[in-house]
Amino acid sequence: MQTDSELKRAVRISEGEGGRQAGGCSDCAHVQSCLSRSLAGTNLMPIFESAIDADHIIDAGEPLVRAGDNFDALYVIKSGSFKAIVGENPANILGFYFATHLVGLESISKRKHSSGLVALERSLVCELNYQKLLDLFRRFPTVKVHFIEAMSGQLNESLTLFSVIRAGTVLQRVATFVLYLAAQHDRRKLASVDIVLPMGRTDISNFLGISPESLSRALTSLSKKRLLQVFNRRVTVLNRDALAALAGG
Amino acid sequence: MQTDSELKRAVRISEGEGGRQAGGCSDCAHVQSCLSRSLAGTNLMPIFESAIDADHIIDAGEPLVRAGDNFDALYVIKSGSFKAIVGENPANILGFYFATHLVGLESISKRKHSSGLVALERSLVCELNYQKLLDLFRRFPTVKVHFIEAMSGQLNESLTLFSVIRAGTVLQRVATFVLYLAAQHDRRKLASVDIVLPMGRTDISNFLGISPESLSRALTSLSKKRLLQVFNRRVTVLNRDALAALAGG
DNA sequence: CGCTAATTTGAGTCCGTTCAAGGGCGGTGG
DNA sequence: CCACCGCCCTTGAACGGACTCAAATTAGCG
Repeated sequence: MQTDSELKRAVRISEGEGGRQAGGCSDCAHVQSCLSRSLAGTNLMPIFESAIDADHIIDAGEPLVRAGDNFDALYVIKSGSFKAIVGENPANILGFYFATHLVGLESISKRKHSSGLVALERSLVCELNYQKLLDLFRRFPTVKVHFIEAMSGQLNESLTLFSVIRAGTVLQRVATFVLYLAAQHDRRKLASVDIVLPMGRTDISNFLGISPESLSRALTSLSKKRLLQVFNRRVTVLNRDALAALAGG
Repeated sequence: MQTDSELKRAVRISEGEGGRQAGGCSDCAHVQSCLSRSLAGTNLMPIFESAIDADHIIDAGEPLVRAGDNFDALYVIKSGSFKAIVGENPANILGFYFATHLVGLESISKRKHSSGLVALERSLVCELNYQKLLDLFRRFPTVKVHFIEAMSGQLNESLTLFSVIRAGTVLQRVATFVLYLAAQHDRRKLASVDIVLPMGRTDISNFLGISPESLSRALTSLSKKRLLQVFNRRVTVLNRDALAALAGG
């Protein structure tokens, strides 16, 4: 899911910073989709930046947060991707998060992280202290609105995925997942036909609640039906409408 | 799920009002768990009440909102219960909501209701205009914090249910559902041993992504194992720990 | 280039669904 | 008050899809 340009940017930004640095919103590739988007280009941006504690570089396989950690910050993914795991066994995957996503929202109410977040690839995140963020909401109502809409969007997305994955057949679940990834690409204004999966088959099958064998068979089945093309972790969508029809029915 | 006292209160409040009336927070049984809880008893309460447009009485089987409706208000369930359905076929149930729940959160970002809400029994809800609510957030930061925590809690709850229901066996799903209902009773400080289901078997099985026959068999199976007792829509939890062990493993 | 882990493929079994029929409860009308 | 009727829930039997177990192939990496 990580594009070359995003990766290049992440590496450039992180050069010689040793995994921790001050965040620079004006430089960020995602100002236009971030909570701060209504402040972009104005002289108010430095105030927003005061809520950002630091940027963090997380290597593939490393945790951003562990289940049970105290909650005190949210994170915006600047580049890369993460998987959310419940408990300590890596077998229960709750979801995946990509660039521009705001993560940690489900942990606000309990003041503890209910799930862990593990980087699927070398990733760059921007840390938003929750208390500072609440202060910002008072100063900038539009930021607060963006935040609420981000939460609402995630809730809606969870429920949408849930409705299919809960009851659908293996083929429906896999089709839904591919469409979900394509939608993520759309949201980032990237080509949504060619998708490079940042996660392994096991992660996907765990997320979908099916066995890795079933996932493998489903992918070859969809290939034979010319709905998509699979080469290792590269997925090419050949017939998006047919996939949608399959997922929806 | 509706207790006698809640029902009595709802009826008393709604007497002779023809299904629509001004909301009175000071009178409400749920002030202590509502968004307004930090304002309770103060002279600021009337300002909060200004965000409340009206109370609505919804008869069993009637919709509170339909999928596709424009979003402009959230609702607090004062008494009764609702099911959320996706699309127009009643076969896809996203979730259930009970007294004290705040509903409609997933529809904020799209300005349209992505799912319909149908009353499972005669219910009373309190309408919160979203724009007025946003104004209130500016005046009362604590109300805003409560709101954010409510959203976070729902997101967390969705993900928790999702993790089990997606991949678990029929027995695990049913055990999880019973525990979920018990937890709802706990949250409302009610006895969590005796549960009266406001919804039919079909609704439950749709929500859990299993067939009604499987649900029926699972319930008799759990009865035989002495984990619970079922009589029509009345469920008595006999061994909560064993249910939790079954759901978790 | 060899190792290890991940993915794919195959065969058999099991769980849950589907199809079909039998009860039980509540509502309605006589 | 009781009988009837319709709907929902339960129970049973057979089918089918997904899982499990096992092995081969491949990819990733030092």
